[in-house]
Amino acid sequence: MQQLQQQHILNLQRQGLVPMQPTATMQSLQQAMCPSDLQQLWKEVSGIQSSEEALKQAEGLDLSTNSSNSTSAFPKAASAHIPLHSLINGQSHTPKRDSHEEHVGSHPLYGHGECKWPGCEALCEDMGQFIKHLNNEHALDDRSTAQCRVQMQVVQQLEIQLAKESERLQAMMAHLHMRPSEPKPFNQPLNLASSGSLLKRDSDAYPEGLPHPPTSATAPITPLRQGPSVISSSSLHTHSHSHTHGVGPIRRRNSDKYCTPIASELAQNCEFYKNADVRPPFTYASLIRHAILESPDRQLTLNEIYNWFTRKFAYFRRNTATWKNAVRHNLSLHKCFVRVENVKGAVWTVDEVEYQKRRPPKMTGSPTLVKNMISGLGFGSLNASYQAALAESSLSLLNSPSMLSPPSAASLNMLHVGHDDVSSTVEQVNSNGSCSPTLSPQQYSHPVHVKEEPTDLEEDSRPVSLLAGVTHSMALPSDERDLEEDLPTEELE
DNA sequence: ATCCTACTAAACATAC
DNA sequence: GGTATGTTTAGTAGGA
Repeated sequence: MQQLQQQHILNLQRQGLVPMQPTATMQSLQQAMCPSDLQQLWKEVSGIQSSEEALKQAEGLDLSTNSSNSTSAFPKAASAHIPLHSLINGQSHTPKRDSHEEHVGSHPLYGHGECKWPGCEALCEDMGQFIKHLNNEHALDDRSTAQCRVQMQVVQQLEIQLAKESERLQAMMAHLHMRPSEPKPFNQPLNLASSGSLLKRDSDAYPEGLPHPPTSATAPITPLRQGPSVISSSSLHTHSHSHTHGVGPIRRRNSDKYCTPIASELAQNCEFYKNADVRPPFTYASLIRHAILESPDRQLTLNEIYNWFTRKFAYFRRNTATWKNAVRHNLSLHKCFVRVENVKGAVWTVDEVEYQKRRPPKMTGSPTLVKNMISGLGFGSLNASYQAALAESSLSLLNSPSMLSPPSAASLNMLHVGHDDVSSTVEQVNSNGSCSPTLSPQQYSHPVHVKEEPTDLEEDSRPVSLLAGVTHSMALPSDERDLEEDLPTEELE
């Protein structure tokens, strides 16, 4: 009996289906199951369970072999090409299709005149004989239970593998600038639906800082991001900035006004930026702000900002002199960055109001532009940045709990264009990345808690706005009324 | 053509 | 003096 089980496991291992951890596997084999467990087990193994459920289960399962890593426990190249029918128990399992067909009026464990119980292959002339065989040979006992467990593991591994292969496929498509459903021009920003982060947003089609592909201005955009790219397409448009790709200076063509929702972008692609020597498509100011807001106290020393840059972006591990100087320059230059004296030294904080103020005039007041947007999928005529902003706005609204149903929200969101800082709005909503701490809207607009009382408050409004200005519900000065007017809710209804 | 923004580079000041 | 930090200016480039 044990031999049979081991043989089965060995078969799986040979094909890379079960991690080469015989100890763990055998533990599970020897682990007895109660009959109630078996019922569930049968359901799962026999395919009654939906794929989603199986996936969920697989995700929730503590698979010791590949618990946290992003790489498969299997040899990828091999596992990707294993025919399904050969995956299960080596040779005895027929393709899923057959199983499904036979399920109707027959038995999933019976097909082609033989028992499909793993490792059995007993020939049965008809269903009656098979049932008899099933009851005799595969009754509820330790062996069957153990085999069931093994089979369950196989299924789970396959589910995991499927998810990973799907993810890989998405990444490949992203790299090749493809769209899942419809082929688009090479330059088209992609909105891939991926299994992992499906409904999170893709950031900008063309994040700031990276030159837009020639066709971007007329490229249609999906008002509602269908799904994220594993890696933002912008990062992959190397052809458009080849001379600066990854190294050297780069002129940011997109101003920060239409800035990418950096939080979501980083959340989506943090691993990418962490490892790839690709310049992040954000302005220094955006990055600095994000770094500061991401910190627990909403304040960072210069050195901590440096560390954040190097920690988050492989690109900034090089060219130290350049970007550090730029960081310092930005900190000093922009009013939105407030230096606060501390006991231990100086920390930098973000004045959200100033950050908003420095944004250029919005499109809100431009009837023509608004008209274009309303006039229907006039997205094509919009600047890509605006398109991206559009999409971001839509997404931010959709993410809002009080939002409308997607279609109406989508159409209404068209009005919400030109928010001078789409990023700020969206960032607050979408900053739920896995790599960086989640920043809720409240968190983003959370007042800065200075560790020590500032000793030298600036003469201007900075200190005041530092505390009061970071809350969106605050009373704004008259000259900032337009910011308030851009609140989605007001434009929606 | 002009203005604005972002980026880079550099000089300079200050504190440790 | 060296380094880190902070400020300011100048020049460049692209978009509006």
